[in-house]
Amino acid sequence: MCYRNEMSSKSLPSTVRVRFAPSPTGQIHIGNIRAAIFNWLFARHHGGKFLLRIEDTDRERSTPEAVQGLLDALEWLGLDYDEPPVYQTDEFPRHLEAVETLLARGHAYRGTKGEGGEVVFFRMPGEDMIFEDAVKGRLEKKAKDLPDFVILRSNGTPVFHLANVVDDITMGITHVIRGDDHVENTFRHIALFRALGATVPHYAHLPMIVNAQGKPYSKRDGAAFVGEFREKGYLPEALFNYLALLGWSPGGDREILTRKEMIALFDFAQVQSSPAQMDVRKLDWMNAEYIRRMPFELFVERFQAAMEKGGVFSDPPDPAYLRRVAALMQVRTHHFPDLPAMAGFFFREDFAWDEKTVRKRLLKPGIPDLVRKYRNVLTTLPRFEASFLEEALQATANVQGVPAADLIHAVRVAVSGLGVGPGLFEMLETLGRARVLARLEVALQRYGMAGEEGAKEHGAS
RNA sequence: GCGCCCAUCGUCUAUCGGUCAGGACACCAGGUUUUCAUCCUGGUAAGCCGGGUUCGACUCCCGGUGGGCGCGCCA
Repeated sequence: MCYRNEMSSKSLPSTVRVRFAPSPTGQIHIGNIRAAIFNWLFARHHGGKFLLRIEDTDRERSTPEAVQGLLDALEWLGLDYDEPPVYQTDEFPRHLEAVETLLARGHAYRGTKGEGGEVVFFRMPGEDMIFEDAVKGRLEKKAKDLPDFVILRSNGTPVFHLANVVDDITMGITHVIRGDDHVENTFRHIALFRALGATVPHYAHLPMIVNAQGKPYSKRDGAAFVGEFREKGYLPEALFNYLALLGWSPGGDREILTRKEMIALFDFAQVQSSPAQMDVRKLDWMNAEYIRRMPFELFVERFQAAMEKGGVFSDPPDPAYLRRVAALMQVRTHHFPDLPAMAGFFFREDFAWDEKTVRKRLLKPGIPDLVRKYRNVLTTLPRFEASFLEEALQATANVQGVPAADLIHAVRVAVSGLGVGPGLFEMLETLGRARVLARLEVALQRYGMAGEEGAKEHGAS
């Protein structure tokens, strides 16, 4: 037997029907969600249907929370399905019906195995089998390696293979796209489709996602569940893009693609058949890239949300001020959850002092004095704008014969508590004269007296 | 143990018998930014090993090695 697979064809009829069939027994693993992404991309590419089947027959481990988590994850990633989800437990009668059919046609027989009671076995055709996998190519198996197997347990419930195939028939699935770990099962599934008189679907088995040791990627290797990436502040678009490219190459030298582009380019001919290693650093780069390319208005929204989540605001922020700060932060944001620590000082006076930077930049001979002089100049600066602020600073430093950089760094830490951040002058302009003057005063009070050698212990309290 | 599958820079990959083996991430160096980030330049870095086939192999074949998956009354 041989079943040709035409999944790489560019011109499939618009009757393509694929499904994502997870078991709701916990959080959704990224390997799993990638299978969903590939199914979705394939369906959208061919104008077909992407369906969802929840394989909740494992009553012990399936929970309503897990089902909800699953639906949330799909929504978050924008993996919309075209028909109401099918719950496998609802299909139970059909499974039993199929068993009867197989029994009646002689494709199945009753028997016993091990200690248990009577079960129903499926009778394999007893011949060598071959099928064409869209990513792995021609796969074959000798008849002797394809033994009969149980399809109905002694307690009367169907096993995975039977339920899976029956549901695929019921749902009219034309292409089965799933994880590599199901490759060997495919021979059994094909035999079942045949025995039930159904059309055998096309198959595509996706390579696994592995860790640095080449072992299946798990929680021990870092974030492994969709929910974790979401909590860590990754954008769904970035995770989607990264996962789509893990094992698939859109051709050319493309890395960042819109969904539309991915849909247009998706093809199993370009899917790798060897395992892919998860590289969080590239995901991080991609996430930052998506943040940089994000429309400013959207960034402002997300920025505000992240700051709120970090408990930064004591009062609702002034919209205009918020936007000005956001404009300074967008290009240097890698993860939204980092923002409260990076930009919290823009919104509250009780920001943390990075003592190491304070010692390095502020607690040096003559520097507090210099900061004091600059502060005095600022009180009368005609316009509190970047260019004026810079000119004034240069002048102040020059007069004292000190490198401007020394004063810049000192002022930065004095007004923000940090050693890094946006350009100093635009930062000062954004903060505004009142805040800057007040903060410089506070810093001088706090650290100013420790400006001379031997007085450092006063500083870091 | 048996069976099936896989193998290009550290990582993701391009290549589909003839390329200086290309790109991206990461890393290193330089420039811009007086910080960080961004941005721009440049650089280091790969065909698992051994046989064939061929005028010519990363590409095809065989063997080896390494790795993965499967072999449930789990899914």
